[in-house]
Amino acid sequence: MKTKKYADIIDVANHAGVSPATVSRCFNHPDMVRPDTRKQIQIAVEQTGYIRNRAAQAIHGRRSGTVGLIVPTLDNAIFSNLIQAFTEQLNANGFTMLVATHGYDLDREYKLLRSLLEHRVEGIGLIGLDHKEETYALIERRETPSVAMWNYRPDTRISCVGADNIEAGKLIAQHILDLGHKRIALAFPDTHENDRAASRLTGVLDVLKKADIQVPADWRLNTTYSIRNAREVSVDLLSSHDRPTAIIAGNDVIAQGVIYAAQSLGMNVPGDVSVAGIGDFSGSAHLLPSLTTIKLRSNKVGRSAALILDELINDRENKNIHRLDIKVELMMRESTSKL
Amino acid sequence: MKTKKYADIIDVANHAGVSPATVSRCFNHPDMVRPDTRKQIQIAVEQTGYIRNRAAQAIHGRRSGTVGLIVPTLDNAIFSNLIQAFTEQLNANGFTMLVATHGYDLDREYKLLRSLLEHRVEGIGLIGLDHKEETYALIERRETPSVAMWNYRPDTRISCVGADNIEAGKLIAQHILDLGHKRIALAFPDTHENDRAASRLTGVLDVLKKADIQVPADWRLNTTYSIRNAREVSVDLLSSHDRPTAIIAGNDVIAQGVIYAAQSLGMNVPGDVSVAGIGDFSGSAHLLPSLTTIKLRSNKVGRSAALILDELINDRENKNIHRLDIKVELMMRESTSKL
DNA sequence: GCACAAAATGAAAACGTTTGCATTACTATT
DNA sequence: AATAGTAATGCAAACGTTTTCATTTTGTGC
Repeated sequence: MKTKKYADIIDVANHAGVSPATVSRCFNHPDMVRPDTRKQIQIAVEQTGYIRNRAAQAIHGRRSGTVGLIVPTLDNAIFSNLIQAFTEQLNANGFTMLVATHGYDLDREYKLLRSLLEHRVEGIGLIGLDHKEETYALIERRETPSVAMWNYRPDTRISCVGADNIEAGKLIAQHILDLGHKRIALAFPDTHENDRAASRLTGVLDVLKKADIQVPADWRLNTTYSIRNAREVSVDLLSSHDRPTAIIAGNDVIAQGVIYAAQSLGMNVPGDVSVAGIGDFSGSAHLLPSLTTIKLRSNKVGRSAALILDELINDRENKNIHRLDIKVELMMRESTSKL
Repeated sequence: MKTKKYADIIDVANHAGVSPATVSRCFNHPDMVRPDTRKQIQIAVEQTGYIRNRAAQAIHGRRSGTVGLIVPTLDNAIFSNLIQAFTEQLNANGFTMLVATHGYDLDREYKLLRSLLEHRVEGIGLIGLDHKEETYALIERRETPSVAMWNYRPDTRISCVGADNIEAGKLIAQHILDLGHKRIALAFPDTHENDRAASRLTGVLDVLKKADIQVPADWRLNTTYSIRNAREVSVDLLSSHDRPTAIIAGNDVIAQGVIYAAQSLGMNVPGDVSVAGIGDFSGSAHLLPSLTTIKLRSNKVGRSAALILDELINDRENKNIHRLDIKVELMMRESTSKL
């Protein structure tokens, strides 16, 4: 006696009194099978509890129906919007997401890429443009449709959609300068293996330098992407008598931490110190004071990236690299003011 | 001429001068092949750029190496900790995550479950205990190792690990009572198809009822999980002259919105109104005022859930249902005070 | 009814692995 | 040097589908 665990396509075929080929067609090309046959098969499927095996169909070079997504972390407000938008759009296009996180470790990213390719994902989504040579090489060798999200640059090796983070940095720095600030501190995360943060910092420093403004070494705070750490590292700076009149943060979470640090010291934002972020996270508009920041439209980035990937997958002949620059925008709110 | 696209196991075998069987063993049971043969194969793999095909191995009933995770949304601070912890632990155990989101739509959840099963995931992670009968039935029929995260109950149909949300509700309500409050308002999300929120609300109402405290209908605010919405809906309540002395929020994000509403009206928290949350999100301890809330230890939930799932997968004979109650804990902080 | 085209179905090969069994190559023991 | 025992390898079947090609069924116009 056979001790098979679950129904396969043959069981369904027998049940419905047709051949396996017909059952297969019923799933993949329904218009090729007569409506009443289809109904028979449908009944057989329900009776047997059949669930088709994607692995077995993927083996024929057919679509695996999955797309891989590799992100630094899920732990954070930073990417959640982006990921959600990306996932939703891809779901809408019939894909399932295979997600992996590397914790800002690019060696691990490469391994994850390999693992996703083993699963024969049809496309890959990545965050940022900083990747190992091996990573790029593997993508190119396998000609895997890929899109890098978050960062735009005109000269990338793979398709990208995102904001120009240098521009974002420039924009917020210029805003602070326009308000008349000269004593400016920065609160940024580690920029190692994090090109988004690096680009922003570059943009900021670029503008400040052009305006002949120096940022002393001890005014360049280093923090993780957490309210807690950002708050901790800025308390010292703010309680010093020789303190800045404005602080530019690497993102909105950091900015929020800085604001709390100031407020906990009894300072008024923006009266005593202006604080600006980058990102315009959900909620940033409704903080107290509402946060001046740079809007990055991560929803749009995620959605567009998914659409581009879908296109790349469905037209594999076309090897064009798509690049989409999602414009950044200054959101002037209450946390910054004239000097 | 063959126009094959990528190297398969046979190409590697030829390259290395061995049989495909040996190559296969080299991947799956390395100790069964001689070290020098292994080296030859290793070289051949690199030269041919071979990446093995999980689909083809999954077909043999072997491990697919994937685990499915179905969550309501990724868009939110609520689950990000949990998901990150769950993902990390499973990665550590050699699995890749297949993630899908249903946007709080349980019909869609069922469809996603089917789709994940088509991919032959070895286990399933779900959020909460509210699921369609079909969903439970399918899991049981296929005997798919599954674990529900976030909510603990002693009588569940599948394994679960999480907090007792009723207890969480009770705890925070009791705290508010202990502080002497009698005029208490609630700010909760829609509890439809959301058993976490429903349980919390149940716990809160239970304790209030026992203390003979009524919550007028217009003091039961309904809001989404967003700072913005929470802030909007609470402004009216707080600006009324007949206002509560304390507000219990369904989670920390909502609480934050309520606090901002109060502060934007010039009120002091907790001086004029006490505000409490549930969840103890990262950052909640560092808000201003720091938020009194119920700690749910989502990291631990995620990690434990992953471990349980791993166990369930590796010992499929054992059909026990694991249930883990992660104790909740009151975090008394600055946002609440004696009446 | 008949011839013919078109539509629906079936038979069997193929996909890229793994694995049970058979075979060959080593190692150690006498 | 022969033998037994073990370790390493190869052969071929199997896994659950899809797909090509051939065959049968259905429908159409006379």
